[in-house]
Amino acid sequence: MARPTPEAPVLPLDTIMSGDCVAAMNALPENSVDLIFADPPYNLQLRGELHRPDNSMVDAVDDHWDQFESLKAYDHFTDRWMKAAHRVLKPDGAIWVIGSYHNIFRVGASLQDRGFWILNDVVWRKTNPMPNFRGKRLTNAHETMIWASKSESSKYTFNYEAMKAANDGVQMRSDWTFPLCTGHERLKNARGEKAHPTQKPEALLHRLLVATTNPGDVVLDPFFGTGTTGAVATMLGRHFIGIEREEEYRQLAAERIAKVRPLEREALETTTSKRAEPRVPFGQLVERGMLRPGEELRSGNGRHRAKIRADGTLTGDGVKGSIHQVGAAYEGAPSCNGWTYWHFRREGKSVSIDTLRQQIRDEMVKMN
Amino acid sequence: MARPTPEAPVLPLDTIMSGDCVAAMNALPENSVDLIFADPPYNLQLRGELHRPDNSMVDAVDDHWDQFESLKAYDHFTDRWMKAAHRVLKPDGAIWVIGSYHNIFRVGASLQDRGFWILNDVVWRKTNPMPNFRGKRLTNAHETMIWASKSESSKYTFNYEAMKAANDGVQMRSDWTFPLCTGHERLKNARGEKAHPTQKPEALLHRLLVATTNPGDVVLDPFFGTGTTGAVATMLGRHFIGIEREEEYRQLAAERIAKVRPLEREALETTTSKRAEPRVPFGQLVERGMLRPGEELRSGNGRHRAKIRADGTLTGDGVKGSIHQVGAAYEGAPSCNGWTYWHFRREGKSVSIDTLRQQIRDEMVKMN
DNA sequence: GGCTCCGGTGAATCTCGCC
DNA sequence: AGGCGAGATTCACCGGAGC
Repeated sequence: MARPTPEAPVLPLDTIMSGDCVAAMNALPENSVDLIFADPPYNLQLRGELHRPDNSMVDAVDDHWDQFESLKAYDHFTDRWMKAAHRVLKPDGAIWVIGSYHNIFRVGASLQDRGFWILNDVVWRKTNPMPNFRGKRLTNAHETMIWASKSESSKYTFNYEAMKAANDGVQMRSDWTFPLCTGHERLKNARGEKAHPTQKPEALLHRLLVATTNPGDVVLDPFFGTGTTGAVATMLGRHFIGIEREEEYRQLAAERIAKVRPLEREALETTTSKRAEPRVPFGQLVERGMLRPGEELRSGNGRHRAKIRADGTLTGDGVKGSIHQVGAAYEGAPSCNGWTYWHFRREGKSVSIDTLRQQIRDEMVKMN
Repeated sequence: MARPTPEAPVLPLDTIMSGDCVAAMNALPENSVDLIFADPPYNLQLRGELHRPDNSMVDAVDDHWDQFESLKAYDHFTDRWMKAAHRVLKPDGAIWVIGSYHNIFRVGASLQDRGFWILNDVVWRKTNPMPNFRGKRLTNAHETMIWASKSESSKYTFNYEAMKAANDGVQMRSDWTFPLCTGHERLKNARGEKAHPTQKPEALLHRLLVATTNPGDVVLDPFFGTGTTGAVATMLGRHFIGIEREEEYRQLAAERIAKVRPLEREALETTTSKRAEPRVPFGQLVERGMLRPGEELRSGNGRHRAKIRADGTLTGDGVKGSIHQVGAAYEGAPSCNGWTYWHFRREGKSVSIDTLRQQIRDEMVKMN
């Protein structure tokens, strides 16, 4: 762990803070966590979960149910924790919030109003939802998660290749199918009852954290409950900070997380995207003699050709410029990836120049 | 049609009103329509051009009607049309609104603020969404629909048994899977281009109207576009009132609806009986238009025939029920596999309906 | 006629780092 | 902070052409 400095104050990593989540978040340094996962109370009628701005409890349910008063109270509650969450998040950080139709529209609107930039809404499709017993509506078989960056310009983390690989080689969609948390995964309290009414499945957090964090990142969960976020973060080599008001939940979560064995470093490595690999200038291929100045390149479709010049640019048909510029000019396209566009001949075969770039990158890896 | 009285003023049934939807709705009598389906502008806020990896350009939704100065301006627009919608809706009426993450949270919050009572949020899962071409986010593969009654105490319409029957004997869930509107269903304008950038699939409206209206009900669509709501309502024996500002859309919608052949009365009756529980929803074949309500099926031996109803059940010779029940009744057998028993005609040939089920299963496999 | 191949396209808030 | 240039990036389906 780095020594505390004014620039990098100590974070209570891998611990569970007690008390109100707003106060706890405000006790953390600003711009300090990479990701927030928030599973706030859904049910507008669970008034015990709600607090007024002055932190007093909202009155208990009485005979006269005023839904507008309750919506207002819920909005206040949302504004308070979301403001604190915004403050503690790094500029390039992101937030996930999960909810149902009771609260998610208010949460989503608040996120936008506060300047968060929505990246996706993701639907958790439950394979085994609770049926609608009265037969008066559709079976409520999903919940909604909103993924948003701190601002429109945030450079948020998204492990595209990892998600694509996990989805059999095609892009991961915005609908995720998982069963509810049941069986042995479902935590029991000392009385043998289910410990928490809305414990989320670890599979959900697993995908979410692999998608939008990197190993070593700090994940904050202001409504920690029985600590699913902490358990999965620990397993995946991410740090967590939990906040939970209820002593019983904190206790259960701590015991649960203590049993988690982190995955080995090797298992945590995800498919690297090409974007993350070091840049190799085309000129280096010429400098190293992998390609000769004067040698001719052809487009993959065989329709165009160009000559390599000593400075690593191409020329042909009156066009000069980088491998990308000449390719784009030939194709009349706004842009072109010259690395995959151009080919050269070796031993009678047509080979993409990208294979030469890959050779250089492999050498660079070996040197580390 | 009933004679106009002070209690039941004349409604412009089965017509398309022109002009601004707020003014048009305010010109209608209050408390007069059974259902509203609203597909308002999404306020996409697209920035620049987007190209596919093959350098072709994506045809963006950059129409003037989707441009708003700010979130505040969009909220103002939403408040205005929603207030007018609330007024024109019967006390026991309901509303559907469809949107994406750009606007749906604001729409949902506005619905709640105005006293609408959310019954479900429904996810339209697209089997064939547009990919995320830059690999920067999850593929945006769904849209969200909110179903809400006018007030908490509204006695809204929900054809539970029809939905259950269409879902092959188990409760209909809140996630609906349909392809985008493409191919011949997609309307073209006089110039041969797609007539409207956001035409919704008829299958979506089919399920929605069967679920939450009865034959003879009045369905209002304040953002009529090319009239999918009117076409499906007409086919299903519901009245529609459309409102559309653009002359070209009104013209195309009118031509489209004029071609619709309403289903026979018998095909429209919704199921009230319980059914056995088979595995793959026959109703989906109807919703998707693979089989047409009113179309005749014949038994493989050619001795029996039955007609398809809009909710995915069959009727004939005084028998009503699932494909299995009707087959069993005809054969005097205790049970019958309707999937292999029933056949339909395509291009002069007799084809088992099981081939259609297989098509859907193939899609489902591909989606997981 | 049937099959394969190929081009087109869909409500999309769709790059990043250096100078 | 804005401009510039490198270079990374797509899935399911429909329909027409061609064989």
